[in-house]
Amino acid sequence: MENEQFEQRRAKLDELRDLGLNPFANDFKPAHLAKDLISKYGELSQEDTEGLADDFSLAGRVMAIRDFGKSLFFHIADRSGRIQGYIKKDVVGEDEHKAFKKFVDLGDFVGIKGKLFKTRTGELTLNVTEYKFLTKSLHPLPEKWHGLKDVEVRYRQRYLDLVSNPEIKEIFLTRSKIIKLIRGFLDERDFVEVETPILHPIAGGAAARPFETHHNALDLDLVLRIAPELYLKRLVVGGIERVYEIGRTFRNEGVSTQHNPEFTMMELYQAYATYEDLMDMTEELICHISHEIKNTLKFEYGDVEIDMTRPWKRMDISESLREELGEKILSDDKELFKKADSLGIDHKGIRGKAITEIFESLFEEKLINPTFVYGFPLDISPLARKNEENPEITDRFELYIFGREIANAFSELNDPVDQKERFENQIELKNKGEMEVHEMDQDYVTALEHGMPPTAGEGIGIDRLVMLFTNSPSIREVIFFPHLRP
RNA sequence: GAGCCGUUAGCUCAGUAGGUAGAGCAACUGCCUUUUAAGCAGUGGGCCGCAGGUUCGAAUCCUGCACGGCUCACCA
Repeated sequence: MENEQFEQRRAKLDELRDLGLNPFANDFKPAHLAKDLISKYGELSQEDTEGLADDFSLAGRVMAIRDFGKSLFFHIADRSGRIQGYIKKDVVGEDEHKAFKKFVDLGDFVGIKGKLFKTRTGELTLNVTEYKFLTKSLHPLPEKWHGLKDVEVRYRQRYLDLVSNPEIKEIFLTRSKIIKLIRGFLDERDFVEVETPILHPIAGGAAARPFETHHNALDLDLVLRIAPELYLKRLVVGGIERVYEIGRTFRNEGVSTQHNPEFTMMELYQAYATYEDLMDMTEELICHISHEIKNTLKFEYGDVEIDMTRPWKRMDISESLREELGEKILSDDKELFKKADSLGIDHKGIRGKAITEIFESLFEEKLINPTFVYGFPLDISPLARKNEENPEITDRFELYIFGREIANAFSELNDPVDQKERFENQIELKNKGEMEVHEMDQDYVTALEHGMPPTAGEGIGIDRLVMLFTNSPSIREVIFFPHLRP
């Protein structure tokens, strides 16, 4: 498999060992970071740098080398950024100079010590007095100018992507920051972060096909969770009145720019709150993130501007359909299903499904700025509280941004008798041919029978949120190792 | 799962009247003590994704397969 360059590096590694030098030494402690030195001393003049100490030390991966015979320049990258180093024969000595030229390749890790100075071109540079081989890289780095482009290699060998494409690293740092902001926001509001099981006996909390697995010792079929919902609400029953979980969720469905079989969801539950309270809190949370990440509420996603200025638009499904299609669409089932058929919707005679999907096909992609859609039909919302005025709909909303569903929330159904009936109705839908329905979870009903205080809950798709704030066109750009065929 | 597109050196890419491969970077050998996509001279490096087929001859045309991308369907 190995090529010429690999063999050359392999030979250098052996030669280093023969010389008594450890090519994988781990006894160098860098005291400084590239970025810190540049922000601290980058503006000094050449003269000012002369007064600085001579014991700066850094470690990192060699990203560029420019050899001038008796001296050479190189850049190393550490976790903070890049800084230039300078090796001069007169300074490090003839043998060390020669060894650096001979043994240090692009991609290797080195530790360097020395004195800072400004080059003629004004770049802060470490004039190396001592250096140390830290790790030999046996493969060459991707091309320095174009970086790594091959998407397959980028995903399969993400480390190469991170090394050679700094903007990719930024995306993931932003992802981490967003999750930290969410935690901070909720912690401040007295929410408790918890972990609930990923292995479930019943795929509950959503309507989706699960991954199936098996517990050998118990000889028990299990599924990977499709939502943490029912467990989090059991915790509300137990008195954890404000609770959230950020975690991986698994759905056995197609892969696309918007879907990965495992994705990250944040779910929260707040006792004594309604779905309307959660609309307000969602606005606050996402605007908070926008301020922190983007410094503004208006930013570009692709070539479209998104304006997050509050208050966000709220759209009633029935009202919107009535305005667009006339009164009969809701009063006359024949009219409704005819329209659904004409849009190619596979409604299976389920009213709620027809209504929701007609709405989505007509409006979804137009919902660029954040929009709360509410008024979801009862039969497709089996865990949501019935609306007090209109028993056909639930107190539920979905948040759309850039035509994508970002969040789903509702006032929770806490009436155990109603909940049981709803589960039973799901079985009817299944009989109509709907494959993805909520499964009966008697244990959850029992929990409700012990009393869950009035509660509102919400799930937010973290990956999609990160896509939005990092201007990423595909979910694969915000997941380190997206699902690919092995 | 369907349609369209892609797969050539370590990387980024060229390469069709079908005549067994090129550039830049990287590498190797030299020269060069303030460069930054350093420069100059020279050298090496390729089952052209895999397997068949057509042909005197295939990176190039045809078929199948693998992997990837985009669009569509379902969803968050």
